[in-house]
Amino acid sequence: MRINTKCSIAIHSLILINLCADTHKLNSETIARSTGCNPVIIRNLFRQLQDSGIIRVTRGAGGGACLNRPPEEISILDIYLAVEAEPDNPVIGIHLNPEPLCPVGAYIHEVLEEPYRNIEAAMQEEMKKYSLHMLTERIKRLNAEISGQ
Amino acid sequence: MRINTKCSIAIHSLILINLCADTHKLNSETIARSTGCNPVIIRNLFRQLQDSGIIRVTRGAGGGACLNRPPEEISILDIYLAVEAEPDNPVIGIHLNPEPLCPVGAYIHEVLEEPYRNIEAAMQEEMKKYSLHMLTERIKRLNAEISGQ
DNA sequence: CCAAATGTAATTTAAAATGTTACATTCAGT
DNA sequence: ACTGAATGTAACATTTTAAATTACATTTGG
Repeated sequence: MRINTKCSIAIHSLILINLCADTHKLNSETIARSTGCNPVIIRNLFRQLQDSGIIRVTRGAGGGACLNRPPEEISILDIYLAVEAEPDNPVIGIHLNPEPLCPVGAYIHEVLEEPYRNIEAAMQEEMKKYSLHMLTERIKRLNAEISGQ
Repeated sequence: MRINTKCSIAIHSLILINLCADTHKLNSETIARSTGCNPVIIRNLFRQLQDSGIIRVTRGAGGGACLNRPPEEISILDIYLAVEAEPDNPVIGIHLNPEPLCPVGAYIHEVLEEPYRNIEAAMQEEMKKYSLHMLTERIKRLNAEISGQ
């Protein structure tokens, strides 16, 4: 596994928040139970998602998270960038200590820079195609199928 | 960092092997020095690259690795698959223990499966575009520029 | 004021990547 | 056949990263 599970946990959380958008806010405790991870992890996600303008979080009694813009305008890429992006955190790692006196070692970083950048860009381009709205609708449909039988 | 450095180390090794293709084989000791990592790591890479038909490795005195097919026919994708591919090792991880009684938790894996597959495919499609030949030529050019001045 | 919630620092735990050691095996050259 | 140079690989150690946990300060609705 290469990209850690934070992105998937964030998507899961946002679908939950979106499903409950009309009725109530969701707190970190509830989301932690549904995702199977720790409330503190969720609260850290909250902060990152809020910093990126995806959700609004309110503290205190009755507080929690709700969407800050329409689910049609939140893509997997938005979520990925909110949650994974530290400045310059490439998908493919490069070994740190190549021998600078070797003709390959001296330039390997420079040579890999462009291909790796394009590979990452291709991935991100595909991530744009999926919105929170689409994912939420699929969840609704799957649940309807089961209960309809 | 998400995809570990093995892929970059493998590319580095293969450029070295390609540069020396006419004169001699390269052993794990030499490559380890150039890449700045351990000979055992390189020998494990050798095995994976050999299993994928990218190199041939010979044991014993004077042994080492050489290319098994033309560098034009070895892409970053070939190298990536040789080195990273364990059966079903997706780029993006999914959290393991969502609550199965929750309408989202029950279907989150199913819903993410297609987007994640397509994201991975987009990445691999881009990886196909870069051959070992191209990368080696770039290394040669960068070295020529410096010594030409 | 109280209870319920987030914010966040500090620590611990667990998992994964990487490095190291050791030794068996292979093979070219003599 | 012997020797030395190389890979193959298992076992273990170390380092790094992710994730969970604990603790407590802060905020806020009622």
